[in-house]
Amino acid sequence: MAYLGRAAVTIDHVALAAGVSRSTASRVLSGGGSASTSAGIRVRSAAAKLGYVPNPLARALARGVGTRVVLAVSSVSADLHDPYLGQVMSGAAEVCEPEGVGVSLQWLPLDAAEGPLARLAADRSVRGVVLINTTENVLAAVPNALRGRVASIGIGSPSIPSFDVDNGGAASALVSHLHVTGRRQIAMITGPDWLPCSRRPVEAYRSVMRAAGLPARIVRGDFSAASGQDGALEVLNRWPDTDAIFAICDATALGVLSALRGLGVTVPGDVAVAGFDDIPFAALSAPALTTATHPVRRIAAAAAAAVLDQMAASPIEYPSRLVLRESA
Amino acid sequence: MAYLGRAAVTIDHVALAAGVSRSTASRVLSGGGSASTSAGIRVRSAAAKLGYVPNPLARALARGVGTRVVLAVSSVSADLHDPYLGQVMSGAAEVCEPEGVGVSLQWLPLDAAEGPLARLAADRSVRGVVLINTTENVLAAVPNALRGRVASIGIGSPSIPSFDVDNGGAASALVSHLHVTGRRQIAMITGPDWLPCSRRPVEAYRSVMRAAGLPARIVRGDFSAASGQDGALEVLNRWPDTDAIFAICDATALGVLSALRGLGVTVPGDVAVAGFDDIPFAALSAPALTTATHPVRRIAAAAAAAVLDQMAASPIEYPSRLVLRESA
DNA sequence: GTGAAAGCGCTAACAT
DNA sequence: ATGTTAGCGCTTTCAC
Repeated sequence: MAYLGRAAVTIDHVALAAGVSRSTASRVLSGGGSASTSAGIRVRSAAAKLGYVPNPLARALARGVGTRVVLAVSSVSADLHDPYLGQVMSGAAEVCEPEGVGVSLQWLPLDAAEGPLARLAADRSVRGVVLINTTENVLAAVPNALRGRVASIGIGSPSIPSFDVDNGGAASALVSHLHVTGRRQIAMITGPDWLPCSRRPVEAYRSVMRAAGLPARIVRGDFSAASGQDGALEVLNRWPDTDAIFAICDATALGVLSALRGLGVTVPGDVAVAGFDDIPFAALSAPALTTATHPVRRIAAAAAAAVLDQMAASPIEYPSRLVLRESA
Repeated sequence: MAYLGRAAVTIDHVALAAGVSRSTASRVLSGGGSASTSAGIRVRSAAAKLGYVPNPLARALARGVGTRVVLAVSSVSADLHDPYLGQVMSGAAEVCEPEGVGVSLQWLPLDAAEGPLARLAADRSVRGVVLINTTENVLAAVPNALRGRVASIGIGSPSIPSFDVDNGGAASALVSHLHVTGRRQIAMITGPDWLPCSRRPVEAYRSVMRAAGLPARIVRGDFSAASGQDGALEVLNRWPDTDAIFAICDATALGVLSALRGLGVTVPGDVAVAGFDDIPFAALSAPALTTATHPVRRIAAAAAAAVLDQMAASPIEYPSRLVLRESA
């Protein structure tokens, strides 16, 4: 059942060739304990000559750690959202690769996350968990057995480090831009209200509008393009004088663009539109979408690294940059 | 160093509780060997009562197999192409999850794939490899040690099972559609010519054109939207009477749309445009893009399953379906 | 600093 | 059908 090919060279072969015991070879090769310089050299060169590749499985089993990082996704409108997920996965995979750690995907029902989380905690092949766009409830449901090896993309907690873009700042900048360029009746299409990460942009929008003495006009969406299409219709229906729409993400904004086009509303002439994320297609829409960057890959990589390194909890926010194009 | 929480329940605990030997418990729990019905029942109920979760690491180490499936990507224009990669990753991850197997990403330099492939073969944590959009060279460079646990998305070989969409058929259908709807000067923007998976659509295009007695007009691209923009310009420059452009993928087609818009060329009035993949944003462009489906997730899932199950080599093609929208 | 020995949790001959 | 015995390849006390 074992793989074909020449028998794998194990640490014992290296130890033998270097004329030391297996323990010493292990100490040298796995970083840790004390070893004399000469032993170090002999072991390392023997390893190199033999082409020794440590077996991450054996190592993990001996150390009592897992070999995969699980990305736990709270169920959201998957379709358009999964370009995002792809970024997250590849960012995490990149960081895990050098350690021989793989990445897995796990859906978490928001109402009943305990079960799946408990199962992950019990699964000894799980090195750690990255929570993606999660909720306070889910955060609270994280079992103790997972402590120290959980990170969150989005909101965090005193014991769970969080990694997120500064989406409050980004939203402020975007809405301010709309205001500064003369827009006054600015509506926003948000995400689902149970999703914490969609709350901060809303607060930012509200606060900018309040400061400007303007009314807030909010329509609920779900990050999908479809919700952008529906949302745009609803906005124009409820507030016909709207002259700008700020969407929670680019996918939604592209939906808005599409709906406005269908209505014969010109952008940015009649209505300005702004999104958030700067996805590749934002540059290709007609008109090209004004938005703000969202370094998803970097964020995911950091979160995965935190899990691998058992990082202590301290929230990290990544800056977002305005990208001015044609739509606003 | 081991994880916190109540000590893991191992197969020994189950065996003890069931009053059988560890081997019998193993036989029952891991599917294989013969066991009496009564023993089976006792073991299973003991396992259930104790909440036994097998440790995939220990299992893999004992069986001599790995715990992660590596997705080996030949370097391509990553940017726009990685929505595709995301689909592949999540499709593969889904299939691997139940076995406690993770997914990893690995870039393969096309000219020197031997090194990375050899390293993967030597890494005992690697369960198998899925080659993504690979070349004959890379296929030939697959080490024997990987035989039986490699699958390919794209071209295959007598010993490597392949999984792909019927992109020849899809291209035929698309080009035929253009022809049937009255287009005569049909150009195509292709992928890089070293990429086998971009060759079959080109052949299909050529053959339809030949059958119709029309000239082939081909411009090289690279799957990116940028190459669609450049390509459209080049096409119109070289053959001003072009009345249709078929792009190798939707990203490129969206680039074409964007360039034509800049030129003031109407779509589909002056020029019809068709893509391939049916990505989510294809429905949102102006005009909405005519294209054909590409079941990337299903293909990836099948390829990953083939690796897990050590499937024999036999090429599988997935059907594509025409999606008629506004652009053609 | 180094070696001997005991596992990590499981599977797989090999007997019985 | 079941138990016994070895490992899989590595880390890690524990003595020396």
